[in-house]
Amino acid sequence: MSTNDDDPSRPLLRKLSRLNSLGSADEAALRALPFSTSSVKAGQFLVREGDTPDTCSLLLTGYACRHKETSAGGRQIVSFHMSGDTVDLQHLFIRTADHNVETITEARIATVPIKPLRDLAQKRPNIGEALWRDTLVDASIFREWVLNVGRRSAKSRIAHMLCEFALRREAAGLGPPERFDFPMTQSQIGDATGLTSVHVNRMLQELGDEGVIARSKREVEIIDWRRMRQIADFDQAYLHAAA
Amino acid sequence: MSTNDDDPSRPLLRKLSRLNSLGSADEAALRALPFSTSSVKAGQFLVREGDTPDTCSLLLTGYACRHKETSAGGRQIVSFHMSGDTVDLQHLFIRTADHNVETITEARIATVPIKPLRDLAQKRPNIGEALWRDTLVDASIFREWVLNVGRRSAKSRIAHMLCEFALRREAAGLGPPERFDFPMTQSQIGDATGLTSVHVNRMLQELGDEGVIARSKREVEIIDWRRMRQIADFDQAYLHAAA
DNA sequence: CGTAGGTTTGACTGATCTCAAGTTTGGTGG
DNA sequence: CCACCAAACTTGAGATCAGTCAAACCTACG
Repeated sequence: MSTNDDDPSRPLLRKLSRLNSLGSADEAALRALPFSTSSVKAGQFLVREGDTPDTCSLLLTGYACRHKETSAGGRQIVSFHMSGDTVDLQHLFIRTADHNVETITEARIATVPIKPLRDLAQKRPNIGEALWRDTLVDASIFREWVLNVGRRSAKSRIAHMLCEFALRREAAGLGPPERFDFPMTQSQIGDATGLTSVHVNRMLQELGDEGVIARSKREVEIIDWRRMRQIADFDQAYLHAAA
Repeated sequence: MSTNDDDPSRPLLRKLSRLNSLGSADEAALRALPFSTSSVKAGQFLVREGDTPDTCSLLLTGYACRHKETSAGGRQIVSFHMSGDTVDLQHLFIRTADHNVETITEARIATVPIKPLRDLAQKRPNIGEALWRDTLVDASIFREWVLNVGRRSAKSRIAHMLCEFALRREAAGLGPPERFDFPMTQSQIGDATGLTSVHVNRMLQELGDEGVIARSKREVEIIDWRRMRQIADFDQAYLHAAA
């Protein structure tokens, strides 16, 4: 299935190497995992709440998010994902999905059955540690999001989200943080920040009017990083150098 | 240090057994960990943001919370903890603390150096799996909190928090969920739900007026679980039977 | 070109915050 | 046992940030 230029192990190695130092035997073992790659369109669910997946997915290209809903239909995005991210690693040890995973853009993903991945994590402690640490960094990001949504103003929340996205993109090797393609709709930004799309629109305009960012179509430029960080109340420590 | 009736391994075994099935060798290994127990007053910090702890703490009795702050001083509690909870297990693999851990009541805690705990997690896969799963359930709770704070009404948020607290208390063996000692101040409830203490007060009164809960001093009774769940939009699936 | 999804704008509403003043509670020392 | 104090809780009035509803405008794409 996998062609040369979409070797699933490349982005995975890139990511895990940032989380723990791996030996060449570790790398070989990762490359030997039985990945199968596939393309998915934007808006496809990779996992649905209540599923009991027996594979884990790795995002090769494109963007995805995880989200859950209130019974009243309120939708909350709890994280964004990009190249190299293991989008549902928790299913290694948790049977039932407690949230959805959905692509935001079209994407290529690699899936691995849980069993060999689990075995690998056990047999090769360096890999196990990297994977565990990956889930811990995830958790740290969730904590920051609780703070973001709970205690920051609308403008600050949106700015914070943009800062995180920019830095994680850079760390994933997708380009500089000053200017980038921004795949989300304003309604998705709202779902991530606990706001309505209408208010997101107004806040983005204010950030533009203040000369902090510039937008064109689906592109964002961060013009003034200093003020951006300040408005966002952004301190990247919570990313634990995973970005 | 440890006397018989505050053997640190008891609540830990209780907790980990719910997360994975452990053999007697696993249990023995856990009991052999070099715990040291101590008492701490209410309001003490066990970990501060920026610390690089070399021990992990286990809560034996009492209550604690984890919280972080915006630079404007807004405080957000990101989780509550009780007997049996490993309050900072992420430091097994993450060097720098990204949030504070603080006692809410006086408490007894057991601490273990990271090194032997890490070794144990590796040498005894059942234990490693239980610990990893513990951090994954933590992460699931954070996700639910993002949803709670991001998309539910004030009353619903508070009700949700009470439901979670009641069930986790029960699972920890601290008594029935219908009526319990509630250790938090209204200001702490506000910090956990992203509200002000004034508004928390008004919402608690409404819940009381509607006959859903009753309060006396530091005690809460949940009179009508059905309506409570409904108001809270509460579905315990996200606790993954760890409660 | 027609259509659907996304963005923008305006007018109005309302949930929650702010500020400020009481009141109650629980603990402490005399 | 009482007097006092600080912390927690309660109440009210007014302000505000963000939501709602509704319409118009863009833009990508079949």
